[in-house]
This record gives sequence, structure tokens and C-alpha cells, in this order.
Amino acid sequence: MARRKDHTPEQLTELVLAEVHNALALEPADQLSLRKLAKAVGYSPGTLINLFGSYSKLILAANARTLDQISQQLADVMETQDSAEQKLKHFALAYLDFAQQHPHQWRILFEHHLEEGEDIPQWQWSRINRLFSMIENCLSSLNPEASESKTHEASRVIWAAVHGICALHIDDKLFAQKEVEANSMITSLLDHYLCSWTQA
Amino acid sequence: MARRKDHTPEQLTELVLAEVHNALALEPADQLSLRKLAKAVGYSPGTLINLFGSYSKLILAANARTLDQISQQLADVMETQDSAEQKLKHFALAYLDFAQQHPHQWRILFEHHLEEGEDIPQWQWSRINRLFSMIENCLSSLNPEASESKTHEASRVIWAAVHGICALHIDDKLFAQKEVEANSMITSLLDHYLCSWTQA
DNA sequence: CCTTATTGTGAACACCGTTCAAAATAAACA
DNA sequence: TGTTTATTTTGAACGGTGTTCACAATAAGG
Repeated sequence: MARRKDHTPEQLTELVLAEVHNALALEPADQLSLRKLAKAVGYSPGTLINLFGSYSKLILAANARTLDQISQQLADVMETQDSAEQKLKHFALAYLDFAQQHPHQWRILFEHHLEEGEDIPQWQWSRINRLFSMIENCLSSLNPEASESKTHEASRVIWAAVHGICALHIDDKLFAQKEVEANSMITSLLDHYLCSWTQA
Repeated sequence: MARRKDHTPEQLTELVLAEVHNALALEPADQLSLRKLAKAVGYSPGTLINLFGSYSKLILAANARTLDQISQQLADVMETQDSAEQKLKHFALAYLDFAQQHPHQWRILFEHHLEEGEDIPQWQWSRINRLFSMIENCLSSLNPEASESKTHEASRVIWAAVHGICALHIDDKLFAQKEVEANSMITSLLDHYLCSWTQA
């Protein structure tokens, strides 16, 4: 026992975080556990704790990767569009698309609550800010006269609203008769909000 | 042991569910446990399982009460307003108010996911539908020419958007510089959305 | 070759939700 | 009344969780 394995800490980190997303592709987050993860990568639970600090921080690290994935996809999709309106629409639909394709992974990103002493590393903040900047740019090109603080606020409103639609949609909590498509809800949201935003 | 206690099942249910909301006023849902609850009300864990079926169903019962509280408050506040626009605004702000005042209770209402075989009783559906009907009425009075399905969709869009703002606000995940008030975000959302809705 | 650092472990701990035979009480009946 | 039956409630046990830590096994340095 305690035989040295052939992985550097970086490789093991890679292995574990990949396994987290693997598992979340098949089952919800509450089926995940440190012990299962440890078994899956061939190490003991304690080793993973030594590596990440705690199970909560392990999840935090996996969430950081998820955020990276999302922000990459959103940035990519926005650059393929020319008009500000289309950029916003495609950003929102790409966000929905990710939530639908990786529901467990997406849910744990928001349902995992930080513990005392944990906080988001600053490189994540910069990624997030870059996304919001892109939204703000679209908004101010649609209405150049809007104040900076109004634009800042509007970017948060739009993202939170889109987020709410995605969250309730994948949890099937929209309580809608028949099929109300999340796609058309997002379109409705943006069309109506931006219509007024552009006029003002 | 197995001494008979002086509570009818109904009284014990009352006791337990009150204790859940008590505890959630002080600490987040992941600090809650069947064993703590049992100790708090002076019964054994097994007794609570006999009563509710499982811990998950116990939480479900507590969530049902929360939903009742919320729908009561929202219905009340909408009736105090005359104009459709003010009704919608007060509904949204009351929703935010509840989330802010009972964050743990509010969070578990949406973060507790149903297990196989559980589902929402129909009396809850009717409460929810009643609320949505009120929203739809406001919307169709603001724009009588909108089709029924568009109005149905818009009511879901508005609720989901408001929900998203509340959720990210109480989790402090809006990534806003300085203080962006949730109040004014909701106002911004409704003002812009309804402006366009009324015109269309 | 010996010593020191590093790496990984397994057993133990304190919790968790859940099951279930048995015990204690109440209700029904003789 | 005494006796049987039904109802409550429990405590112990089970398999699970994240976490700690002394110790064993390996690698690296002198």
C-alpha cells in the first residue's frame, strides 16, 4: 500500500475533473461522491482531499472548468454574428443550448454554494467580465445614449432573465400548458426588451 | 421506549414542518437533517419517516407550505393594485421580497429535485395556475389583441425572468460592479418588456 | 548506502437516511 | 374486568457520506 502512482498532480487533477464531468453526463450531482470519484480514478479519497483541499473545492475546480467551457462557447458564437441584436440572441440561445446538453453539469455550477473561506479566483472574474463586456457593447451600440450604469444594469438584467428561463426550463418548472419552447421564450424576452431599449 | 407521545399525526406534521422553516431561518438547507429535525421535535428519525415516507418527501411537504405562503402573499399584493402594470410590478417585487427575507427556504423550494415516483399534488398546480392566470389577465388587459398562446408564453417569460434575477441576486452571482439593486433590475425588466408588449 | 522528503493509504470518526424486529401503549372485545 | 388485537414508537444495525491522520512505501539527496 501507499505505492506511488504514475501521475503528476497536474495529471491527476486532469483525470479527476474529467471524471467529474463524465459522471455528470450520466447522473445528477447528488449521485456524485468523493469516494466514487476516488475509486474511478484509482486513488483513495484522502489523496483527492490532499490534492484539492476538500470535496467542496474539488467541485469548485470542476465548476471553474465548466465556466471556462461556457464562456468559450459564448464568446465564439457572438463573434460569428455581425449585428448587435443577433449577437445577443445567439449568446442567449448558446447559453440555453449548453444548459440543455449538460443539465447536471450546468446545475451544479449554480447550486454548489461556496463555503466559508472559499472564493472565486480572479481569473474567473476576468472571464465573466469579458462576457459581460460583450453584452454591454451590444447594448450600447443599440442605444448609444444610454448611460454606462444603465447599460451595466441592463446587461445583468438580460443575463439573469435568460438564466432564469434556462433554469426553470431544464427543471421543468415553467408550469406551462402544452409545450412552451424555451427557444421562443428567449426570443420573446429579447425582442420585447431590446425593442424598448433601442427606442429609449 | 416506544412510549406513546401526545401528538396526533396532524399535530406532529405541523410541528415538524414548522421546525423545518424555523431551522431554515437560521441556516442553509444543507445543514438540515432528518436526525436534527427528529431531535428538535422529540421523536426518533424513524417516526418522521413513517409519517412522511422519506426525508425527501418531508422536504417536499415543507416546500408545499412555502409555495402556499408565497402564492398567498403574491395574490394579496396584486389585489391591492388597480392598474395592470402596477399589479405586475408589485407581484415581482413581492416575489423578490420573499426570496430576500427567506433565502434558505426559497432556495430549497427550487433546488430540491423530485425523486422517482414523487410528484407535485394537484392542489399545488391549481394554486400555481391561479397565479399565472392573474399575470395573464394583466398582460391581456395591457394588450387585448395578443393571442392566448402569446399571452401564456409572456407570463412564463416574465416569471422566469423575475425568478432569475431573484435567484442570482440572493446568491450574489450577478457579478455587478458596485451595487446593482435587484429592485431596479426588476423595474428595468418590466418597464422594457411591457413597453414593447403594450405597443405590439 | 543511508537519510530525508514526498506521496498515498487504510483505519477511524462523526455524521447521514433508511429499515425493521421488538417493545410499549391504546383500543376492542369477551 | 381481563385478554386479545392493533397501533405507535423506538433503538440498533446497515451502508453510505466527507474528513483526519499516523504510518507505510517509495523517491530523491547527500
